[in-house]
Amino acid sequence: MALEHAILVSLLEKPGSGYELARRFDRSIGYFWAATHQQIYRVLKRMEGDGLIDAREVAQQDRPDKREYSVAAPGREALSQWLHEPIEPESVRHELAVKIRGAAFDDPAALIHEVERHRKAHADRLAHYLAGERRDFTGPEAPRALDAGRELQHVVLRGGIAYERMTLDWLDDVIATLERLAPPHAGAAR
Amino acid sequence: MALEHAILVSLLEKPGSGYELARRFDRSIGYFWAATHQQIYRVLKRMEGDGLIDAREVAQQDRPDKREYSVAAPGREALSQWLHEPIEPESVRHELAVKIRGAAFDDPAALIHEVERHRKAHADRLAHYLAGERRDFTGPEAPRALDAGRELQHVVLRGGIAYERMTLDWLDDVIATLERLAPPHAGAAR
DNA sequence: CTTGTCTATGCAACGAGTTGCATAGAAGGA
DNA sequence: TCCTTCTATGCAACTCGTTGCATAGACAAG
Repeated sequence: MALEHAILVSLLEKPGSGYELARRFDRSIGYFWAATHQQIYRVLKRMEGDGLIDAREVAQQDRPDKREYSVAAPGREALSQWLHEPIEPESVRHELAVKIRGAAFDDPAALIHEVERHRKAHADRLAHYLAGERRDFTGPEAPRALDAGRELQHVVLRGGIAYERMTLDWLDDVIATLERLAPPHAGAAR
Repeated sequence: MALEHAILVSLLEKPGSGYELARRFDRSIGYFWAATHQQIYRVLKRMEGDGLIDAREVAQQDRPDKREYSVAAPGREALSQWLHEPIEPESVRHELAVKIRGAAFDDPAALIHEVERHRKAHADRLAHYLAGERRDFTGPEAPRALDAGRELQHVVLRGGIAYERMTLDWLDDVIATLERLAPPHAGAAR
């Protein structure tokens, strides 16, 4: 039930509606825990029923009303408890890796375009992270004082940056390997 | 349905029973696509029903009989088709990152032990990968000839190694950040 | 002699996650 | 005027994945 905890963290950082949470999950916290609006609305309902969060109807002009959620005391308690529980180190799920191994039983060259497409997606994400870092953490208005929330957001973002850089290097290695196995000018390897 | 495809790849590399596949998913291919025996048995049933794989009862002495599966022609076809379809670049799911951001609303120092535990798990996995690489890809009996299956398994393993190295570096950064936020000797940051 | 581990397979129930669809008002462009 | 986009919420159906439990023979340790 990590989505529940991700929502608690996000609502502690700033209260918001289901829709707003879905937007945040498309950026920021969602880089490390993706979720669709369906999931979010469903879980918000359950969490409100369990008393973890409070809802407040907010009338708006020029747009539909919204339900703004904020963390209640039991929600803070639940998060704190979760933080003190150990979790299992993640097992990665890398569909592309399965494809690469599968390419041995098909045409390796046919995968090159697909890998290049992934490379581009990761390059874009890296550029996006770096822009966010410049904007939020190294700008002139970046406070010098030790702010736990900021520091922790920054270290998580550094993790995202390191991940994308590593992935780009690896995908270059993959492309080089695929090209070696299926040289464009010579015949295929026996 | 990537599990289906991971199973096809694994069975093409070597036919085997559900139990044997579950073992392989605990190592090798499972490093990039984890699965429990329950999932595997269920999907094998479905795939046999769909004609993607063939089953063969194998009597054994001193242990229970097993059903050995191998890939049928339609299975090869299905894999090939999947390889030619584009897939979405993965979105990572990193529960630890959620915890780290959550630590801003709790005691950051309390997370240090948890992060160190994860660091150790990743260090172990890296050592395991490196041992596998030495054994299978750089030993004296490693063939020099260009073998697509070997090369592709190796490049995927290199990806795993790069991932673990990156993760170790990042976790060191996380630990340093947490310690900075909660120095063991001085008072807590305001 | 009992307990635990390994091979081998499976059911049942539940929870998590995805996909398609629906509603509804306002704004902006073709 | 119509079409699309944005905000905002939700239902229904489905697939995927996890957890607990069960069976069953062989073997090893205590």
